[in-house]
Amino acid sequence: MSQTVDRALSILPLLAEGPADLGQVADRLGVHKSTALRLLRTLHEHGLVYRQSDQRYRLGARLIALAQEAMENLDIREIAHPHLVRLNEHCGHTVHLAVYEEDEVLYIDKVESRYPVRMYSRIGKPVAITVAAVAKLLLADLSEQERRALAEKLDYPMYTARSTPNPDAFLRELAKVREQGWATDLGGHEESINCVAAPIRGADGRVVAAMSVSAPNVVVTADELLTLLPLVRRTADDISGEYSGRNPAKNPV
Amino acid sequence: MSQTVDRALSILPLLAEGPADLGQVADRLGVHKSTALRLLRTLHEHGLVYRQSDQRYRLGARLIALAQEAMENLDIREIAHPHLVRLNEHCGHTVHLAVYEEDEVLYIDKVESRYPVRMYSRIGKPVAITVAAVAKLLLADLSEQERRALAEKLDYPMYTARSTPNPDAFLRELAKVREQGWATDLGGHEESINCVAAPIRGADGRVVAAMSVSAPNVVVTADELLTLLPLVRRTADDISGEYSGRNPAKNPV
DNA sequence: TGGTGCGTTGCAATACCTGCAACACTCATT
DNA sequence: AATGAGTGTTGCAGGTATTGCAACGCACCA
Repeated sequence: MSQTVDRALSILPLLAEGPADLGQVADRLGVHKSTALRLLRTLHEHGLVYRQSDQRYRLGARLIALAQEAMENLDIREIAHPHLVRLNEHCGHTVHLAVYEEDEVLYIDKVESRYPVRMYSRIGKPVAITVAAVAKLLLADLSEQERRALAEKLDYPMYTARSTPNPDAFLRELAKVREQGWATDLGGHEESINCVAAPIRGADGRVVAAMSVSAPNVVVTADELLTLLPLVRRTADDISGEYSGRNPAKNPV
Repeated sequence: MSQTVDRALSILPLLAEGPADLGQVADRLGVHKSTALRLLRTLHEHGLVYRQSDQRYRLGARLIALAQEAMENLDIREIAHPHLVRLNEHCGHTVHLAVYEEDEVLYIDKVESRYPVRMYSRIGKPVAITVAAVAKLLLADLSEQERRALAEKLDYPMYTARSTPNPDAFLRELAKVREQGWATDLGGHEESINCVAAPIRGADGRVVAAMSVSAPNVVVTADELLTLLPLVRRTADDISGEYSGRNPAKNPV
């Protein structure tokens, strides 16, 4: 691990919180201003940070472009997208696609609800890993050691009274999800929002992604949402089949 | 500029082209394998690169999350979004929002067309800077020296017969756009797609962003699209007003 | 069994990074 | 107008952190 690079990269999450000037960056890195300046200059040359008119630094445009390319390289996304759209056209609710990577679960695709009430979420945003239905599916597929290790490491914020409270409860939930092959989040993240989710598997049976349908109570009750479960699972299986090369696409574009 | 950081950051665009193994990265950087390994490890620790199961490296999830936060910090996007949605609801076509930064113009928001025929574009993707209507508006606002310098620096790919062919033509087009306060792209990027665009200005009158409406010939002719110009300009002006704090939001969420 | 192609590790040499101190500049304040 | 505080910036000497090498471990294949 390279100290210089390590410091430089530490600047990025720092700037993600908002613009900062040279002094602030230097302080938070714990280095001299001149050192911070040179690191920032290097980041600037690569377009990862931008210097706005008030001289402060913020994250740059190339970072966004890079992330864009990163997502285009995720072929699961390309394959799944039309299926997600079709599911949304059928049920009208918000549809998400998520993957697991290095202790994080994040949304990589989303089709917005066609109801006026929408839920907040953004592609690229890490999800609430201890409560989200897609997170449960992705983590349930890890080995038991990995699950235990991760469960201990996590925080368990009580978003609502029904949030997963601690590692034990989380591990039990993962075991259940692993068993049944699907997952729900019934008001564990936001009081009035429910989700049902199903796993997408690669050729070797490992879970490579998970998809979910989310809707607020004011639109459908949890019970009504659960009636969609068979459809969600079928859609996930279709994507699995196409991803692992078993089935060709039904509606090639 | 720090050599170590410079090398490390050079890995990112390289991996954006697709996954690569250690040897490939070392070769393209022109350094020893062990050096490349240590740089990759540092990038890995920060989540910017991910090591997939076949040991090859690709861009990591945190990069996507960072870019997400970068976009959320762009307040022009937050302000403009509801206006873009409303414009889309009215006319049904694809609506884009773009900004200029360091010789690049890129889309930072998009509302999809409600017609079945959609155009390809992605948030975060740099736009075809010599032909896109939004690019013309953003560049037209630069000082004359900046415009000349940039015009010389650019490439002028002939996407179609109507693409801007050279610096002189581009500078003339920018002068015209600067004069009239709006811009078009009539088949300059893709033969059958037309756009009309209008500038969004900050309190000091400088152009901070540009928005456009795009539609393929098969849906509306160029002339029909131009009838939307007043509406597009009005929307852009509304956003300008709100951004510069002159008008409060009309429909606060 | 031996060979090839990977990724990985310890080490010595030195290139590169660091922090310092002085400078340039803007902006308030007097 | 002059002073001062707060920025960001530059050159430099010292020494740390980075580099490339060479050797090793390992998987795969012949």
